[in-house]
Amino acid sequence: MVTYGRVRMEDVARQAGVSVATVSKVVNGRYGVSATTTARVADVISELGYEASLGARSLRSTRTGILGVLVAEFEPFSTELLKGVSGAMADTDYELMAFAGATHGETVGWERRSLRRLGGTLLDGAIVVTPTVIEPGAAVPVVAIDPHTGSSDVPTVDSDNVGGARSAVEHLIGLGHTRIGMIRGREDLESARLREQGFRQAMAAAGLEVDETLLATGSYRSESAVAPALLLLDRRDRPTAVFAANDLMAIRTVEVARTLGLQVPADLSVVGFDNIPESALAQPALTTVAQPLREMGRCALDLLLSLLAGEELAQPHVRLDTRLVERASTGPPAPGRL
Amino acid sequence: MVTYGRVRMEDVARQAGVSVATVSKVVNGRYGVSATTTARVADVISELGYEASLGARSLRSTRTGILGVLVAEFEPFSTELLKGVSGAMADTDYELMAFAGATHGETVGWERRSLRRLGGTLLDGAIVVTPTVIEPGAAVPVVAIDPHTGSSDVPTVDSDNVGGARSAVEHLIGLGHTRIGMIRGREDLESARLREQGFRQAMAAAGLEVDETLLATGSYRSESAVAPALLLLDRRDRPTAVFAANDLMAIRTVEVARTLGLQVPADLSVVGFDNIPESALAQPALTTVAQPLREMGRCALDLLLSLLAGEELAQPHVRLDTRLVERASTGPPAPGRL
DNA sequence: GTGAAAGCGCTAACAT
DNA sequence: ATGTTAGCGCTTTCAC
Repeated sequence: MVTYGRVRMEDVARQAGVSVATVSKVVNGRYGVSATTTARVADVISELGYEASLGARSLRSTRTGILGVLVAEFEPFSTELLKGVSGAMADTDYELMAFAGATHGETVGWERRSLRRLGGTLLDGAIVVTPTVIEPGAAVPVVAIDPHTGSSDVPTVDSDNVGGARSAVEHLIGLGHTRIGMIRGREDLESARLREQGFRQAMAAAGLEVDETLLATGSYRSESAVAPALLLLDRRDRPTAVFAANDLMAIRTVEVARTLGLQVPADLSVVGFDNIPESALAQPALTTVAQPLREMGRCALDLLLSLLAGEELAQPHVRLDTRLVERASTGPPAPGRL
Repeated sequence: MVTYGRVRMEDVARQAGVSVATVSKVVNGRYGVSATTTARVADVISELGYEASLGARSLRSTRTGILGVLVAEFEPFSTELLKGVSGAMADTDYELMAFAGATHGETVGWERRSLRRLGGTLLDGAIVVTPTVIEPGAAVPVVAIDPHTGSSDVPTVDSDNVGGARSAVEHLIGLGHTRIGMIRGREDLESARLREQGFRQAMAAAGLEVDETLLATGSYRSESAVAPALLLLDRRDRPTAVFAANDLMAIRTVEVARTLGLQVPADLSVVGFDNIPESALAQPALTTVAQPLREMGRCALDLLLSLLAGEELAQPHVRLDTRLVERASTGPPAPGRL
């Protein structure tokens, strides 16, 4: 007969006829409890279905065995990373908790808040995805994925943003585009800065001048692409191609183009960045720069585990390669508009 | 000057020259603190960057403002649901935590464990994804997505599994297949049972006999499809089409087929279930039955919010529609094998 | 080998 | 308006 509801250690203790201290020792496998008592307590524990409250336990003991992935919200980018971390977690002693910190519209500082609320007590370590502020010295080891601009001693994982962006724009140029716009990403993120840099490098290498009025800024969020896309596309001398700093904005740009009566890729080519699974589902399927998102998650976990093991990191900044994935959202510019 | 590291309420109290009780009142917006004191404490809080520890707070107060999504692991199915929940979360007062409970290989009972560890203290309520056991009466309100077989008073969200499966098999039959195999899902889940039922209904409706040796069982996990797929495909009288109970297994089945030298869909048609984003990325793109995963997540949250608001649920079991998505993994059977 | 007692950081009565 | 006090459920000395 299993009893449900909140079962406390005290309930187990009473039923087993021992003190809570003894139950605690059994639960945590400490020495100094007779085999008989251990067995009896274990029996009561499974009979009552007891599990120690994480909140209470975390308050008292330093180690909780839980690692956190701190994200602003659960969207395609962060969940891909999460899949990577989760998959790599199986080989470890840790468990995984993911926390969405920007649910109330905080666009900045959510990860600091999350880190302070969870770090030190609930979490033994954390992976922070696209942090908004530089946070030197948290209460627990931290690794950042797609970090904030500016130097910091936090170990990071990212991908070759410059090279990736360059390959995207080179692809457009190779198709014959010369009038190319860009929708930039969240200004505080290193990745956004680097993707713009790659864009400029590719243009320069091809001897093309960048029309600064063809650059607009979003925040990586889907809705944030609407205004910039309209800005770029709702004008007579619109570009024949747009490089959006991430897939979510690229997909939204295609939708905006459609509302403007533009066909993609006939009237407008669009390239994204990330290769979230949704990019393949988009209509038309999105040409994009693939980041190895799951591998980035795995990598971040490896770094964190090293940190937790007290090891010196050989490579505190890991950068992974990107790869252009050509799908259906890009093509040669319309002859008349070349 | 911001100080990092673990800042406790006591530190704030000392620096502001008040007691911790007063700080607590300020933090929680309780009445009975003068405007001057409130301002001074608030200043110190932001100066020190104080955030209350979730562990400590949850121990004392009943409400934490945090809802949990409890999953076995973060894979495409659960993360889609997570996206749905996360998106709907913005309109609420709650924050979202996701917890992977089966990281140490527990295939059964992980959600009971998670619920006991987190429920009652850390979480105000929880959404449990594909639970393995029936859990009447947890410490907090609970909603299940894709529930366990067997009646239970836990409110649930699922989709039209029977109808979806039927449409998948009807699609195969419509293409001319008569020898159709199935890889079933996790036996303890209602959805697996219902999908098999849909399979049988469609076969019966078409006057086709089900060859029981063409039914094998997986667990919804990708690897679990390898043995069943080999069982079905590595024989002379193999089926010309296979309906896999979910996309992960369907995609793996295509891979197994390929290792056997079979072309999909020329030699073998494969249909999945779920329409996880990965199904569109598969080679060939997978024909599948779409569940409205994000909407299911939203729905589950709605139910949970009603429960938390103490409302009586008009609809404790929500069932959403499915839809067949025809892609490239299905086609007519090879003429010679009809 | 076992239990009593202190305390983790916080909240909530209850005094003052 | 503020502080004192008593826990929340657990772990951890330290007595016995």
